[in-house]
Amino acid sequence: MSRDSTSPALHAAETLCDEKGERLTPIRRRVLELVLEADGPVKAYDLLEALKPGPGSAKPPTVYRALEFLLGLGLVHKVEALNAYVGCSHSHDTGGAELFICSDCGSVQECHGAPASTQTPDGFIIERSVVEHFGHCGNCRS
Amino acid sequence: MSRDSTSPALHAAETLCDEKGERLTPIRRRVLELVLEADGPVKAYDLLEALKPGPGSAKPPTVYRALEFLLGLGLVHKVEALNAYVGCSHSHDTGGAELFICSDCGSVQECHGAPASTQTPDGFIIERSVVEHFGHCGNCRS
DNA sequence: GACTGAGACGTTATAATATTACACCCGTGA
DNA sequence: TCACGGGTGTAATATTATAACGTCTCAGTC
Repeated sequence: MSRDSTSPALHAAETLCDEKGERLTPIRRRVLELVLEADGPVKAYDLLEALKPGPGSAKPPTVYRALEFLLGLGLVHKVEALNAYVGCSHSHDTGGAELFICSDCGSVQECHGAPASTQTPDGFIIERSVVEHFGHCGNCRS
Repeated sequence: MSRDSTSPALHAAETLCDEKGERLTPIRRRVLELVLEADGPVKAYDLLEALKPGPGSAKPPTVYRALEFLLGLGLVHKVEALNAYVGCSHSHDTGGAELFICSDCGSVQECHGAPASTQTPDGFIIERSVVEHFGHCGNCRS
């Protein structure tokens, strides 16, 4: 229930899955909801807790499988330095985003257009980049 | 890489510690050696194994404490996306380096001069950046 | 309807990574 | 001497993640 209040991001996810022929199953959808609802990076085991209102169900593989799926579609990002996950509102390609994480309030802002590295080593071909900035956001500094 | 008994990096580390009034104890020195000798990122528990020729000694806190010390001095970097550690030959400030990790051979190259991010969110002040690029190095592509 | 193959999920166990808490030792300086 | 602090030893545990294998369901097919 409360499906009427589908967030735009959730709706975009459904559209994306349709396009790619992927299945946004209830579990995957629920995990995405939880990540999107959070106001900051979420830990896998917090998702796990949130996922088990009933008994028995929701073991680690459940949430990791859902996260893997969502990461693959670029619907969530992993914050490597925190071992945590954030929802992605842009639904861009999975390439990787540039994340700005406020150490005070925990909020995460996402920028796109990967910064061309000043100098790439001779012949190095980049496939995936992890770019995470930690600091203090404008709100927390004012 | 180098297996010299007195690598330049090790000597530089001693100098740095002298300057900063820090103590490069045998354990810390041994951990640094191990990280520098490795030809790629090293896992904490691999260090732990390498550290225990004798019985009893070398429990997790031992290696994590040494790593924390070395990270603090910028003598090693943590590869967040791998939960692994690499030696730093530059002995620059702890600010953070830009790492290029070859997925084929595991080698890590380090560049400096942090790439100005294309767009920093309004008012965001960056304190620490994690920049890790994964791909294929020139050697592995030729 | 029954068979089959693929994908998603359930379940158990365990691996891998990291930290907490407290005790001990040892050198320095009051 | 004594207290103190830094570094280390040790046990226990917390946190994060994966392996291995079984089951269920659904679509396509016979």
